[in-house]
Amino acid sequence: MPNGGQPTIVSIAERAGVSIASVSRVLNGQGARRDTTERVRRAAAELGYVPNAVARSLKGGRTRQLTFAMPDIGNPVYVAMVRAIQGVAKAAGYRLLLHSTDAVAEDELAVLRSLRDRTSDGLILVPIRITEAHIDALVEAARPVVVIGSLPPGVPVDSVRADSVAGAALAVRHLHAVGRRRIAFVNGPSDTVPGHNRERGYRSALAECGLPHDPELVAHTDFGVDAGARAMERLLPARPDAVFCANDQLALGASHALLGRGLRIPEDLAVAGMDDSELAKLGWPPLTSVDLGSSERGRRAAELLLDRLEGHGGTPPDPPPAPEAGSASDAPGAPGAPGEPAPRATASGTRGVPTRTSTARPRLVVRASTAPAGATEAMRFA
Amino acid sequence: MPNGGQPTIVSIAERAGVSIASVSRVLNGQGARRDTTERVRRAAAELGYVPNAVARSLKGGRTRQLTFAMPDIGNPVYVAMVRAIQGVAKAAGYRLLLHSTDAVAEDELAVLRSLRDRTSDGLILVPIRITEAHIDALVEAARPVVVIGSLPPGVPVDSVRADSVAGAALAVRHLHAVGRRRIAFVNGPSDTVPGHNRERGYRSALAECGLPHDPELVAHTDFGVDAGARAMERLLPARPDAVFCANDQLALGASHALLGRGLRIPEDLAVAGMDDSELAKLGWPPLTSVDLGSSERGRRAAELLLDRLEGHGGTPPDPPPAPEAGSASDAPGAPGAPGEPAPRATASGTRGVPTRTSTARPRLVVRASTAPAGATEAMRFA
DNA sequence: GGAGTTCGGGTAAACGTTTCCAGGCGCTGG
DNA sequence: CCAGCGCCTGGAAACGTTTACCCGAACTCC
Repeated sequence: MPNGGQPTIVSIAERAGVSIASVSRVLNGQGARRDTTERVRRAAAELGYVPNAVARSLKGGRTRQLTFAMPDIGNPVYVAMVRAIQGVAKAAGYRLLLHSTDAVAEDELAVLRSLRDRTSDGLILVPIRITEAHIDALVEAARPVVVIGSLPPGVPVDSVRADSVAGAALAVRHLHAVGRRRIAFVNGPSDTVPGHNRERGYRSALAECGLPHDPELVAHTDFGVDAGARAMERLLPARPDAVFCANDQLALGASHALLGRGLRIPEDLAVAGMDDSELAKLGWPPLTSVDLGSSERGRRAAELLLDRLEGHGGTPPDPPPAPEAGSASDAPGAPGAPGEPAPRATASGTRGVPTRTSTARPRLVVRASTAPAGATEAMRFA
Repeated sequence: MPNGGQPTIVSIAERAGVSIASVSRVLNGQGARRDTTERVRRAAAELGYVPNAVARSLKGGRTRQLTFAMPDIGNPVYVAMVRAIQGVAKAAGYRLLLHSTDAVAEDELAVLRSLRDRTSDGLILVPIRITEAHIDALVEAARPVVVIGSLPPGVPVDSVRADSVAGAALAVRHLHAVGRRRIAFVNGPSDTVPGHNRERGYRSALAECGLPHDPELVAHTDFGVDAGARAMERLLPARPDAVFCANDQLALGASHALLGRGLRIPEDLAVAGMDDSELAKLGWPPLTSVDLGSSERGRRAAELLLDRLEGHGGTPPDPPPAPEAGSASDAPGAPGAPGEPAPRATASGTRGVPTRTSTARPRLVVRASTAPAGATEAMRFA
């Protein structure tokens, strides 16, 4: 025991009277004679042997660790992803390394570069924004990377994205369907891909419903509860009868602002959020929200990554159901011709396997905050 | 480049025309002649060299990784801890490995055992319950461990705990102070240490305020929003005028149940929660809650652990302010004689440094859900 | 000018595994 | 009975570092 007293393969070999090669073979389940196997097993058990994962990694070149890097662990959306990723990783025998980038682009690049230090076998990255530097770093990445978010076309990196254009449209159409006509929109920063796309979805759904686009009904702000409340205050003079918020935190902030002024939800204003995080259920009244599939995206990203790592990466992802016509993809580039289905896997790829892109389909979850006007009228006077 | 094409210390040595020892020395900032230093630096830069962390760990016996294991990443309390721990770890140059035990005791023991695989340098563990097996595993742990939670006295393991007895009492006294007399209590499982202690705090504060203890006003349930709602429903027939819940999720569930029945908060019933998680601010009305210092406990735990790891573990923790008289410690054992201050550091310890125990002091955060009866009456008829 | 000192750098061992290779032994088939 | 073939097994190399040790050269001091 020259080291910290922990038994090594050598201690076992000595105790069992065999060579270290035999110990390794037995412990890894390779063939050996009956009594050899038994002696090694017993010695290992008696000494309480546990293989040194570091040495194993050095030899094998794999650490069985994955890294998940996202902007902010405080956001329930990322918590949902962490949970999903951890589930997949654990089942596959991988550990999960967590990295919070605090939404700093430089930190994201550092994570990408640090893949060279061999600490983890692969990375799931949620970038806040994609710059040229990001693309370069992604292409140069020393290990497989899966991006959660939208990538410009042609970047040879697997990705999983949400169709937030369609998601936003879903919410707006729902508000229209329950009788709202002046639908306000509290968006996050418009210079991010999601911000841009949610606005696109909002406007296209307005048009589709035959509603005019009134700039007075739109506010841009940061993400965050207080930001949502302030934005709502600013929008009130424009007399909206509904508000759609780009995420649940904004929506809760907006709700607080409304309730604080004595307004009723949904009677006076309907409120809808986005992400369908834990918060949506917990708000009062419970929030209608668009589920962009955070868990599913996390799970899918982990699966894609593991697939690359395990090498049998040939199996193409089960193609998600084709999006309904008119719902554009989340990519910044122009979608293909309307009639033609969006390509689900591009040609170029790493290690021979084509790059895969998976899109989670948005789903509307209706709760009390957008109960139909008719129904609430009835309730109110019941 | 016999490996994955990544440069090693050998590639650099060849390119710079020096030995690998010199490369290592230069790169680790040890003395070398001017031109040697320069040649090595340049070669390393040109090749884009990044040291192999695994090899380094094998040699050095340290991975610069910490593990944080908690029951459920979905709980905002643990999210707060993750964030705090990640902050401390990152600043000290450590990576964070996340492990969700799903509140399975066997999984906790597995984590403890897996410390032998040398994957991480230390562990911060939030056990759901402490069994004999836990104590054995803790004592045998191959690496330093810090427990967040209450440990029986005498276990030579650093720990950080919340004074939930005092915290619960704080909430109950507050409800009494704002004029409530029939204070219900929705507790979590009573066979956990926190459940036990919160109940103790509740009862002692009732006694202190001269209120009778009515078993009809107490419900035990699981943690979770729905559980809180159901428990509240069950308690309503006992006609409480306030309810104190053992965490914010339960409190939100209770709020939902009340609001759903058309009751007003705080006019009809005041609601108070515990943990002061994100949820408290986000509820409607915003919840009064007792901050048990989740972030602080996380931070403190990380600091204690790093202190053990970095070896200069001599510095005793700044002794927390003595708890006010009457507030018992969180340990399951009987507290010392009332007059005598609880011991803040026990004698036995690992590696010569005495075991340290740090207790976070609870803090009441008052919000609208418990506005004083008088004030709300005034408001209501204003 | 020689001995002692200092400094810099090279060689090699070590961390704990896995795995390639070759040798030994027993068995089978001719 | 011998050749040949497998199966086991042990020795040794390799993964990429850090570091103990040693050697040579330059310098200092008497």
